[in-house]
Amino acid sequence: MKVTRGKGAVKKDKNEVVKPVEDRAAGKRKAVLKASRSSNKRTKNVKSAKKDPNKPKRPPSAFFVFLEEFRKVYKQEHPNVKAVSAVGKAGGEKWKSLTDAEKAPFEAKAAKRKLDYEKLMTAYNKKQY
DNA sequence: CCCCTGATTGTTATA
DNA sequence: TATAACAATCAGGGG
Repeated sequence: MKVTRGKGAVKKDKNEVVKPVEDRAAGKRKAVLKASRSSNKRTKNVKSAKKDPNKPKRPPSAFFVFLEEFRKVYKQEHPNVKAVSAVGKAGGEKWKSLTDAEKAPFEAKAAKRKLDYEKLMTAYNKKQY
């Protein structure tokens, strides 16, 4: 049933009932039961290590930075593809095909993101005190 | 209506 | 050091 949120931000009349995926998709993901995933192959049930309340989101890896662009291109060539896994596989394959020089710009961006993350970490650290 | 899962790799963090 | 969890995306299925 494709909920209204479908593409990203189908702003509802009132307020963004369906907040941008960023809030819920990524935000809750970590916040919400990690135990769920324990059922799966990855993620074992780790009761220890309580999650932090304001833990800043981790910066995207070089691969993710590459994926961001790759997804756009992929969708253009494969508008019919509605599987995220398809892009993931294709992206992963392509990623390995890239050379260090080609990955360099992506890594550079990832590195920059990391710097920003460290800044957030400082604020987080201060808050946690 | 809201949340989870799938698939990729990388990076970060914790034990 | 090693393991675990999560980062984005999109659509669909489950509750």
